[in-house]
Amino acid sequence: MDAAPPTGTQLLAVLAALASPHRLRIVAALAEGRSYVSELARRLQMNRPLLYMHLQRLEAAGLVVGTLETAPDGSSVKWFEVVPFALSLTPATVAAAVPTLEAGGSGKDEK
Amino acid sequence: MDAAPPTGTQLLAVLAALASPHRLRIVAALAEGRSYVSELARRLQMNRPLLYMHLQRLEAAGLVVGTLETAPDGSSVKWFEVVPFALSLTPATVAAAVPTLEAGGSGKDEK
DNA sequence: CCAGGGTGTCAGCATCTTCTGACAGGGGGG
DNA sequence: CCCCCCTGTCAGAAGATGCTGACACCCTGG
Repeated sequence: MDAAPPTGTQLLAVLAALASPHRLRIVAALAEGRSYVSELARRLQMNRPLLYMHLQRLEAAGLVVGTLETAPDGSSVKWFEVVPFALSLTPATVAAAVPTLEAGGSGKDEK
Repeated sequence: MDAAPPTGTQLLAVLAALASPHRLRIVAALAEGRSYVSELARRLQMNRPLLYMHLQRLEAAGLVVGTLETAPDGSSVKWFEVVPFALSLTPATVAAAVPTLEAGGSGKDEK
C-alpha cells in the first residue's frame, strides 16, 4: 500500500514543494511532532501569512495535513502534522514518471 | 551503492534541480542513453541556450555529467550522461538533513 | 567563398515565486 | 470596556527564474 508510482505531475509537485529551505525546515519541525500555525511561526521565526502559504503548498503536495480543531470552548486551532511519505529518487523512477507528465489525456506535442 | 547522507544544502540543490518539467524530461531522456546538447535540443524541441542552462543546473547538482570530447578531426561534441543517483525521500531523511542546512557559504546570517 | 554542424556566452524581457504589512473575523478573561 | 490568543485573506513590493534571439568562435566539405 506504499510506494505507488506517482504520476509525473504528482512527482513534480512534491519536488517543487520540497525545493525550498523554509519548507524543508517546516517538514523537519513537523517531523518532531504536530504543531499549529502561530506556534510554528514563532518557533521558526517567520511571518504567519508566509508560513501559512508554505503550509498550504506542502499540503497541496500531500506532504502534510492540516486539521482545524475547534475546542469545546469555541476557540479554533489548526493542527498540522507530517504525512509519512516515502519516495525513491533515481534515474529510473524519474524516467518512469516523465511519460505521465502533463494532462495525460491526449496530445503529446504541447508547446 | 553510495547511500551517503547528503547535507541539507546538497539535498536542496538536488530537489531544486529536479523541480522542473524540462529538467525531469532531460533526465529521462538521458536515462535512455547519452547524448549531446544540439542533438538533445532537437529531440526535446527546445532552444539550445535554454537546454544548456538546464544541463548546467543538473550538472551543478551532480545529477548528470558532461564531457567535452574532441574528435581526432578536431570537431568538439559535449556528451552528457546521467549519474546513477539514488536518494530516499522521507520525513526522517529530511529532518536529518535540515540541521546541516547552510545559509549560503559565509557571512550571510538568517534573519 | 559559402553552407552546415558543433560549443559557449550575452543582454534583455516575461513571468513566476517569495515576502511583508495590514486587514477581516472568532472567542476568552481581567 | 480593553487586551490577549487564534485563523484566514489580501494587494503589492521585491527578487529570482525561465526563456529568446543574436552573437562569438572552431572545424569540415562542396
